[in-house]
Amino acid sequence: MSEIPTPSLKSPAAAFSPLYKQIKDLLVHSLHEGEWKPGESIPSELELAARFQVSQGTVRKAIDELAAENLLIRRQGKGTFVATHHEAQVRYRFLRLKSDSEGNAARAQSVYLQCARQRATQDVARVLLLRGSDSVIYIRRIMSFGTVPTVLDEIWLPGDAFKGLSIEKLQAMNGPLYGFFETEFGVNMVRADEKLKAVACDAETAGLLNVEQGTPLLQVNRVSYTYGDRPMEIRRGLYVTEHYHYRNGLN
Amino acid sequence: MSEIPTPSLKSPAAAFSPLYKQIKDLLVHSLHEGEWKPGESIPSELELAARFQVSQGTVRKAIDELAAENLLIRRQGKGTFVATHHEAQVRYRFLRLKSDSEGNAARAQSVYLQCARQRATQDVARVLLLRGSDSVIYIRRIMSFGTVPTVLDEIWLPGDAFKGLSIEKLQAMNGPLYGFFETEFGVNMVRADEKLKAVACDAETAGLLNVEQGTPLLQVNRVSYTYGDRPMEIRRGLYVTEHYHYRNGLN
DNA sequence: TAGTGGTCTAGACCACGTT
DNA sequence: ACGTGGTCTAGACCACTAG
Repeated sequence: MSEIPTPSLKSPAAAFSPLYKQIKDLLVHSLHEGEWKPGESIPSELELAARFQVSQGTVRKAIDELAAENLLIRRQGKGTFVATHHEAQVRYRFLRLKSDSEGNAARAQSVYLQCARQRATQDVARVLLLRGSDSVIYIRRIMSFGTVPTVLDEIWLPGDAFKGLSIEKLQAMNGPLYGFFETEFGVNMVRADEKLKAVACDAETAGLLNVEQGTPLLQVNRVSYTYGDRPMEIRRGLYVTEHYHYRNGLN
Repeated sequence: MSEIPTPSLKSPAAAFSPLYKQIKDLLVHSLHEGEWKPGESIPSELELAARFQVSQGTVRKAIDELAAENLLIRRQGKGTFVATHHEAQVRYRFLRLKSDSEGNAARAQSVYLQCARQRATQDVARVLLLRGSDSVIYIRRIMSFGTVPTVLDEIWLPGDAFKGLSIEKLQAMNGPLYGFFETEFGVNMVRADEKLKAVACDAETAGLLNVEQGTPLLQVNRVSYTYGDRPMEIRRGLYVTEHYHYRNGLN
């Protein structure tokens, strides 16, 4: 078998890449191209095995890893599906804020304050891999649980990938922002890195979140990535953690 | 094959447990019993396959999952080893605090303030699965990076499992606390859950961490577990996040 | 050279969901 | 009944480490 040869570059200490990794890369490429959209099913393991001229087991191992990374979701008896931010189970996948008491019964509700097109600052451009001349979209919003304002988010998006995004569309939308990005712009966030700090609430934020100036807030700086580790969003959140906490599992 | 029969209970909707899961449970049991100690190698896949009367592939799948959960570490050509908190790569595995600037060059140094035996409070007893009459060990310490005090930890341990722990031993020890727990008490922490909040520094803590009272601190409430999800530690940390942050990867 | 984990295959059968 | 993913097997060969 193995139509796909091990790496063509025969450099000394040639990088060895197992077949299933190559299959994995091909699958990620197809995902990024949009061959299968979020929520849809991908071809069956046997079909993919035939397409790539490998055994079912090899395809299986590739899919296993992609499922472990939450790019795909396996459903026994039904098929394998492209992960989406729309489904109930995984909505707000990246939001780790939980109520101290109950299991987060109160539904999140967002109010959008601002949506503007700007030149990328140096910091933003560097992280999003843009040039200084490129434009970014800047968004500001408040998330409330029940009626209590809890999170102030500032968001930066690369202008090219999110053409036509306006505050009207944001206000009309409901449900998770990442789901909206999927269906409206074909951008599926797959992974994110966060850096957390405790900071004091400044005067403007105090007004927006309805807390005293100086109140300790949890500052969450996030960079989100699509397929292939392409950075597509910067987000800075300020969380009021009086009745909520950020949960995290370590292993 | 399959000496180990599928579940003996034939209740309606009988719980189906695949062979490799059963093997996995047997391996975890052996780990908990201390058949193989942290840092040691476990038997080869073929040996285990012979022992359990299954194929190598089934053992492999069990080990794969345990490696993914960081209970075991695979090393090609050498063997499979019991994970330990001692090795350089994984030391301070559960400490997510990083320097804002460099890659955490400064070495962590701990000063132990207190180590006392107490009756378990109701909250502590509930989480550690103790009775109210059981004793717990309470520890307080300060961690510094370079010379800057950065973390104030309060720790509660079940008294039974940590008999003989004293402040002298803590002060004599260096390196990570979890490594010390391994070698001195045979308790290997494997997983932890954390809840984070931003809080204001109180007067006493201000003195200890050398910051102004009211400074925002990152409060990290952790519960750590050994093999088999047995809770073995409660830890409340207060982090000064002026020059450090808590990093987290989401997927 | 021998032993370990890592990859790949081919085929059988099971569990689940749909038709 | 059929098609999907899930489990299990047996065997071949590869890559890495060590003596």
